[in-house]
Amino acid sequence: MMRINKLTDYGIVVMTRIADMDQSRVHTAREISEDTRIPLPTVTRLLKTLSGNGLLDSQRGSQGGYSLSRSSEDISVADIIETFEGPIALTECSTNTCECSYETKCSVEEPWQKINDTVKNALEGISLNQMAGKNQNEGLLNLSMNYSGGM
Amino acid sequence: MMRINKLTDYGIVVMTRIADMDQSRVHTAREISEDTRIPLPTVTRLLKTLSGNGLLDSQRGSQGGYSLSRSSEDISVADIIETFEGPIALTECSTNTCECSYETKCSVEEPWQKINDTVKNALEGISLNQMAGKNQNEGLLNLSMNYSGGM
DNA sequence: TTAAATAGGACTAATTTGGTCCAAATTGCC
DNA sequence: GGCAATTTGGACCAAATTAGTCCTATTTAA
Repeated sequence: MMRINKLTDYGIVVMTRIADMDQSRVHTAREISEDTRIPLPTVTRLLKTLSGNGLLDSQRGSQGGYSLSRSSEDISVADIIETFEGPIALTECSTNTCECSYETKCSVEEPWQKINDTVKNALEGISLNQMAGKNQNEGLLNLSMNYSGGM
Repeated sequence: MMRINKLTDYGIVVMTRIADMDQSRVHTAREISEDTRIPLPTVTRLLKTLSGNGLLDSQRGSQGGYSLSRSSEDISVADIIETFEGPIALTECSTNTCECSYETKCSVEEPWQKINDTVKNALEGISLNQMAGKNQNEGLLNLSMNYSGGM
């Protein structure tokens, strides 16, 4: 049903949780697992992916753990989704390697690009900060897509 | 990668193709298969689904076939997607049956609703007419999401 | 040196998706 | 009335994707 993957969903939950935590120290996989009730092995993998893609900073060794790599205002839902699923593209057509040679010129290609940009804009417009409890739902109301076809 | 399903994609291609055809007569599965180069059994199934959900009218028997149930301006991309994938919902949270009891109150639920509405609006804003060759890309530029959080 | 962490990757099970096929019902035409 | 061309409905299997777990290596503080 045009869902994002479960792991991506979990990833957003985990990031949201970290954003809600004490920013002055790092947090271990175990701690986050207990908080979110997502099984430890899965949380471990999520954190590795998030850290590997630069959304989290990691500190190895004893007393190590994870922390946000930048302010929660500067991390968007799109960032997290792309970390787990790659570039946001609803169809093959939206990527640069459109294989649809049904006709001489695929007429749906260009509209799809627009649709995709719109969705992408929407997801880029939501920050982790807005997802987290802190300023819950503030700033979300003037989400204002402002899509003026300029790309 | 947060893709719509292949069958949904095909469904849009098929609908677009029909919108480009002579509206004064019906078109058979075979005809559409040959035009789009999508295998006949698959086209057959797509057409059944589209017809079952009211996007196409069907006429059985000899000389039968399919035709748009309403004007291509009145059919949106969202209509087609929902036909194949059900209600547009990026996460479980977006539906009414949110099972996430990670915390006393799931903080990501409300933001997800907003995100989802935005995506949905985007897809509802694109008509089949815009996808088809006719008025190709006209009207698409002022897509203007106009999401003012009013729901 | 040891314990507590992350890093990297392999592996399997579960689920979803794509694609095909068959038999039944309907309709126009000869 | 019978035949041929269609849609309808549903079952079925193969392929691909996803979810989840586990093992071993590396790093670091105490």
